[in-house]
Amino acid sequence: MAQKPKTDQKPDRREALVEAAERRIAAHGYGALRARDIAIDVGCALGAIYLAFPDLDGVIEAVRERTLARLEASAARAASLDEEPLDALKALARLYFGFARDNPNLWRALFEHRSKRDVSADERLAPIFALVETRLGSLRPALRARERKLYAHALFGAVHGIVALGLDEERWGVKVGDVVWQLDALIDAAAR
Amino acid sequence: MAQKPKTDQKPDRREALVEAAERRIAAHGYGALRARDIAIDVGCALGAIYLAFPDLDGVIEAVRERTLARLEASAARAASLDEEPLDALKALARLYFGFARDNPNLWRALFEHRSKRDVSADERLAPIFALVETRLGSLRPALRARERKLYAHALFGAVHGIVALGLDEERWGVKVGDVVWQLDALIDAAAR
DNA sequence: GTCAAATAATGAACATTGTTCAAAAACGTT
DNA sequence: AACGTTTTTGAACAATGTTCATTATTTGAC
Repeated sequence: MAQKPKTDQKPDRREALVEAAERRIAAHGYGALRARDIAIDVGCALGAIYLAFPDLDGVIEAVRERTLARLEASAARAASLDEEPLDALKALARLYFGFARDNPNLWRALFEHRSKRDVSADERLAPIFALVETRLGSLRPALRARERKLYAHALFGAVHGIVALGLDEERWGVKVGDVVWQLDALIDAAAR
Repeated sequence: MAQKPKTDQKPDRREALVEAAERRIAAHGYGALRARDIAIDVGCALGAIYLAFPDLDGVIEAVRERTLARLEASAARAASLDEEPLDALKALARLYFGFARDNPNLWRALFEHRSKRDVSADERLAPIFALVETRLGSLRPALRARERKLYAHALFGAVHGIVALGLDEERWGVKVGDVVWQLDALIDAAAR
């Protein structure tokens, strides 16, 4: 009778665990993630987590990877819309801030969480750096390759810092427009 | 015989605990701070910590306060050395980076640690913002008060971001000079 | 000086976690 | 059906923050 009573087509443990973890992190922050909770969410035994991942940090890393992929995809999309490099850079910055605002807890998990074995932020962000570098190249063709790389890096870091501070202040009632103003001012200054 | 065998003049529990915590955080990061460890360091019972502080986070907050005070004092000193506002801003940025490099774990405890009841980073950093704002005011007298405040905030955030990224990369072998170059480039751009 | 009340300190016990692993269940092959 | 293999389970363990009944110390009055 019952041919293949698989509840879903792919009960893929790994993925289900990451999704549960992502939901919980998005809702309550990575600091509140509990192994027992995601086991219950997924409907498996506590120990099953450790068959799919080396430890809880491993699950968080997977969530970060997923968040990073979404951020990268959005960034690529945002950068492609504007022909004008200056506008593209501003759009990228706004998107970065918008992403952080829309996903504050996932954003923090991505940038603030530290695990034993995580790789350098530099590598993870290389694709986004590249977007910035390209636009910066069109904007200031005189820059040599090395300077362009450093400058792009600086610009990214600067935007990141403004967004990080802006995120914290959100709780305190600072207007969104202020952060956007700051980002625009920064990019205008950098482009000059 | 023994008149007053006080080991020290002020065995002040609170202070001793904060100092022990600071040493341990500086050495191994706030994530590795253990209540039992600082109790042993100080030579008191585990429960004694909870007579002096509401919880472990309270101890970390005290360490952060201390770190912030040191950072502020250094910043005030660095800013006062240069008459030229542009140089003063650059000196401030370098000092900020230098502080982070010299005290990476305390710096991270200051900016990355989140406790239940910590206040906005904005308030804590107000004195440093003021330093930046003043120099920016001399550099660009045309700015109105509100814009000057926002611009100073943006500049601080930008420096913060570059330093935060630079700190992580240290582990990976990026040169210190690169970060300083980035900071100078940013400030030159902002001053223009 | 003595003693009782107040205050401070102790550390065993508890609750919450991440992690492990012996046992059980599920699965596949003949 | 029976055997071996693989997967899953969840009880047990260890680490750790926090509490609180008990013990020690200080204080103040006489």
